[in-house]
Amino acid sequence: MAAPLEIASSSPRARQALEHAERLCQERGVRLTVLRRRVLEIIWSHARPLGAYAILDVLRDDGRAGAPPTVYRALDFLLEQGLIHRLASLNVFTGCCQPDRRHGGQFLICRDCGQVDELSNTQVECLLNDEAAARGFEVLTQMIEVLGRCPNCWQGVTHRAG
Amino acid sequence: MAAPLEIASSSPRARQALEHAERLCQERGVRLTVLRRRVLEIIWSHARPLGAYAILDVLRDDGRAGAPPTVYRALDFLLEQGLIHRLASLNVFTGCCQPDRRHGGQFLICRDCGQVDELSNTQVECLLNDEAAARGFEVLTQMIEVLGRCPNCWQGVTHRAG
DNA sequence: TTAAAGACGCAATAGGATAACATTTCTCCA
DNA sequence: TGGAGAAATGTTATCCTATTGCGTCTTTAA
Repeated sequence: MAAPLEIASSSPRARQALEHAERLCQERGVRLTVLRRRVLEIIWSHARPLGAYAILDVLRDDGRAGAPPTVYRALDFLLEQGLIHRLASLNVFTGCCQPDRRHGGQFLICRDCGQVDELSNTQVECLLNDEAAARGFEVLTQMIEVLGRCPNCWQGVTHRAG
Repeated sequence: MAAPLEIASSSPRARQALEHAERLCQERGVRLTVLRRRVLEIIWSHARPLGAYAILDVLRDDGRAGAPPTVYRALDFLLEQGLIHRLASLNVFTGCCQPDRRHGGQFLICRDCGQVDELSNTQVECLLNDEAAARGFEVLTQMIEVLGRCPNCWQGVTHRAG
């Protein structure tokens, strides 16, 4: 399979996300270490969400020693800080667009090209909270993953996931 | 960890689900073989969703030879027929309460005891479909998993997942 | 300066899922 | 009825994902 498309890490959205993360971590008094920052950068620098082992490969290309725990610990930190989301249906990780606001993710995931679009529909969130409340269920996180085909792909422009 | 609580396979809900499945498969002209039926029975006979390897263990207890593909193929069939759902966040499988109606699942999952409650909120379904449509995204399946604590567990009655 | 906490390196292993090919069972039609 | 093709299952090996446990290094704060 082809290597995932790498976007320049200095792309506006990646740079902006990293600056935002720096700021948030400082405010919160937690440490965005070199490793953690690099993992976040790798995630933001790719067009599609990456799996842990794909991230590990990039780290190794960097010349850094690495075993799975290296990546998973960094990912755990980023997840805790709400800087990334995990897409359970694909076992991949993607940057969070609103790390300020604590929220489970709502995603449109293209089955064909792997591209992901993050939603933030508060109405859906509220409806689910209401349903849960009605059953006496205490909500911790919501995970919404809508699998389908993005406009590019169902219009016949095929560029299959790498 | 303790073995998952096995409910008698002749419990009303299990028996009913199996009968329903028989009927549906007959209508659809697909074969609910002995193995497939048994896997479905195992799933319905347990209080909590099971992983593929837990199901495999039960099959082996039955005396049946078994390797992972045995289970996964049966699970694939049951998923295709909408007789079970897969909870991606936990890598487990649970019986579907409405196998007639094609639908992605909406679940309340208790973090502590593992119990699962299936919702079927069409308003949520529609809102997500609308969001997708507005972006030109073709929806195939929706997956909604709300993680939290069930009434029993947050009220202090602790019976941790096995 | 130094103890404690936090972060990382590293090896081993657990857990979940699939690939590839052989064998058996079922279905249906000549 | 018997035999070919399709469907389902058995079997082995392997891949991908994730965690445990322990040792070392770095940072932080008293």
